[in-house]
Amino acid sequence: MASDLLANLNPQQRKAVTLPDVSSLVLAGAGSGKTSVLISRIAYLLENNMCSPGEIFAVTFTNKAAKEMMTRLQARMPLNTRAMWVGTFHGLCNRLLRLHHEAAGLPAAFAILDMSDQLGAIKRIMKANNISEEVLPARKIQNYINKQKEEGLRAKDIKPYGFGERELLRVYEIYEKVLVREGATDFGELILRTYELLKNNEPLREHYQARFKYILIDEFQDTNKLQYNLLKILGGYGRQDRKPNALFAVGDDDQSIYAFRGANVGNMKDFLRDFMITDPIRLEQNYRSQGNILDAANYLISNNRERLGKNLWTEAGKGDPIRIYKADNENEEAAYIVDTIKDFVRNGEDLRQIAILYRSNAQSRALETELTSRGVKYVVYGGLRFYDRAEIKNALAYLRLAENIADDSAFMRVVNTPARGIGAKTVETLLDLAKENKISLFEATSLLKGATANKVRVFTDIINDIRSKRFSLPLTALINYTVQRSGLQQMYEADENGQERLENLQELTSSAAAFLDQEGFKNNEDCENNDNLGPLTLFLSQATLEAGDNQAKAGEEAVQLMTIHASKGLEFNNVFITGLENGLFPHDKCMSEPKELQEERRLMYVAITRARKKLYLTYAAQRLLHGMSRYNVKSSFLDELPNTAIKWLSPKEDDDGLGQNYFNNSYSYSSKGYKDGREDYFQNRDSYRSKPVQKSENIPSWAQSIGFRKEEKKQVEKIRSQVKDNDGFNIGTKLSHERFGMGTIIGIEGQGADKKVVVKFNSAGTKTLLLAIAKKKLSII
DNA sequence: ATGTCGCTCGTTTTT
DNA sequence: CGAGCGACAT
Repeated sequence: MASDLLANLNPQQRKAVTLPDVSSLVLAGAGSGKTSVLISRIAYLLENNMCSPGEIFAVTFTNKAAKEMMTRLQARMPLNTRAMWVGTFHGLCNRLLRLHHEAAGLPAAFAILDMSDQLGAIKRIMKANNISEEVLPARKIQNYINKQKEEGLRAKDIKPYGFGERELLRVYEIYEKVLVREGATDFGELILRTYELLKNNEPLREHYQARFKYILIDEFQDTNKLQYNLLKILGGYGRQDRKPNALFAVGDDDQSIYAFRGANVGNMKDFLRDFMITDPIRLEQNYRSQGNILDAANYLISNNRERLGKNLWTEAGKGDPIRIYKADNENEEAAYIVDTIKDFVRNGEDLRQIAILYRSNAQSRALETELTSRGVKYVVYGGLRFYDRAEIKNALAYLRLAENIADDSAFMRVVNTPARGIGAKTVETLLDLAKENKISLFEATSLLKGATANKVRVFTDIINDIRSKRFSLPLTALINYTVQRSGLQQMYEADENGQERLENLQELTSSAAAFLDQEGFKNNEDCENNDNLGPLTLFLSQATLEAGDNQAKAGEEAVQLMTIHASKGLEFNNVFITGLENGLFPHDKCMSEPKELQEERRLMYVAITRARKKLYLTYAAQRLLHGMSRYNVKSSFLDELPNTAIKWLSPKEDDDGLGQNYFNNSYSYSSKGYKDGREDYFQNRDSYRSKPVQKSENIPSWAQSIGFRKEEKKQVEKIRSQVKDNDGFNIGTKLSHERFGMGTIIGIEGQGADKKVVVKFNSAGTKTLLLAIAKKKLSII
């Protein structure tokens, strides 16, 4: 059977899978069969009795990856899934902390704050301590706290630089205390607590070091410092008295695109050094993309420095060239893409095999508009996730509070939802009482007096009621009861737009049922298989840790739209990478720092390597962004692709004006082969050319021709103020109309007695008014 | 307590 | 341009 397992592997893959009991790094290029290797490795360990399932600890980056791993393993062999620890860092840390909550200093039912809960908690702290949001935005503090935790630093470990950081640190300190009092954790806290638990608790450390003989890490380039330290401690790194565990790290430094949220590519080099690994295994044979696509990816990424080094190759042919298309604007870019998609469809291609990728979410709009109007089905990944929906969070907040009355985040969320007459004033009193007496908001309610106390009692009665039923009712019934008893049901029934929310709440019950089934619960007492945790506790933490997938609806045939970040790990026959313009991709904010530019380049590398067969790169000379039209120069990444692999589909050789040649001397259409690049596309479709380019009227051309930013906006305002006429009605003038209310002038037509103003009213829509007539009904504000 | 107005800001994001 | 939020009015 072992030979069976290895039959389909290439020599490098086989080497990785069959490694003995040692630590190793597998540099797995895009499309090199990384997931298969990881799964085969586990199967190999088990089939050769190198360890039991209970001795495996496998970390992935997303829940999706963890699930896929389990599914594929189970398809291969019968498994005790519960014994094997497979999951995300956060999921596994949560599991460990629940098991040892006492040792970790947490209540059994500790809450997990998601990002918005965390932000809310910080805002609450700021208010209580008179820290103005204007001086120190809550988001900044949140960022700061999370960064520190990712580095493994508690407030007490930090020596602040200057006043600014001292203030940040002060909030961090209070935040730590508040979380302890609330019996709550956050995402960073799950990891940090686990790390500290193992570090400070010798028996536990010994136990887990002895237990997890094989530690496997997927997407190792995405780990942060704290996570790496956790892996080291779990693996018994640095111990002289016994052999350390085997860490099997799989990753690709060229696909590290999450530095902005703490991922530290440096971990890969540190890992080689720390574990004295001299020969990382390179998986360089690519089974996904055609030659030209791979050539382009290799050529582009070779511009990055400090790579561990790797060159993808394929046995497949060169395939189609990568096509580059320049559009006049974002609408035409979309039109070109949809045209091409229609061609694919005519040739029988599956819509699911077509992906449109972009750097930032805002870019999907123009694409969606075009796809809709031309009747092409599409799915956008990365919208609002299930557990992020307000109605779901509300229902869960009731349950959270029932489970842990100290959970102030949950309290704040639902104390007046649905509205029951508990306003800002009451909440403020409660916050004061809670702060004074160092108790939770829920406990503080007992200190209220008079009519307010009675109003609040309605709420606390609900919570107590749900709380009293949380062990006796099965989870699904408990959720239904909560939705009823809380008044959420009635609230959404009364709301004419509440239908969908009610359906989502129904769905919450179904998802709980599915969850129980998946976890193997038969009834509430049936906890032995689940580390003795109750279903509600498990369900609530999974709700936060798996905010819900953004997958396309199963079976639905649709073009796939997503950011490049979201596309990591996926593959498609046909890929469009859009918005290849300097400022957009690479993004403005990443162009000055070489480090950030390199991350942008890796992002481009990820995007390119998503494609199996056909790859289209598009950009628009003009793009409407933030309601402002701006001219763009094509992305410098386009200059980093090998001529042999690309084909320019440029409709015209010299239509750039100020654009390309002026700003980018390395650019030349002819050298990129415009002539042979003219495909039949342009013979049939000059219509795009004839479409008038919509220029933004109010901006001087000099300002349009360069990236149009805030500083320039001010100058434009100045110039405009010099040329406006003196009757006071100009573009931008705010006015009020007797009948139509408030509005802003967005256009001027005619002059003198014929002068008309186009006014966009705040509620009455846009109207064109003849000034001579309308004047008496108008007043300038 | 709730709704409306107007200002600001605008990469990527999983857990 | 448009989401989100805080200030202000009803």
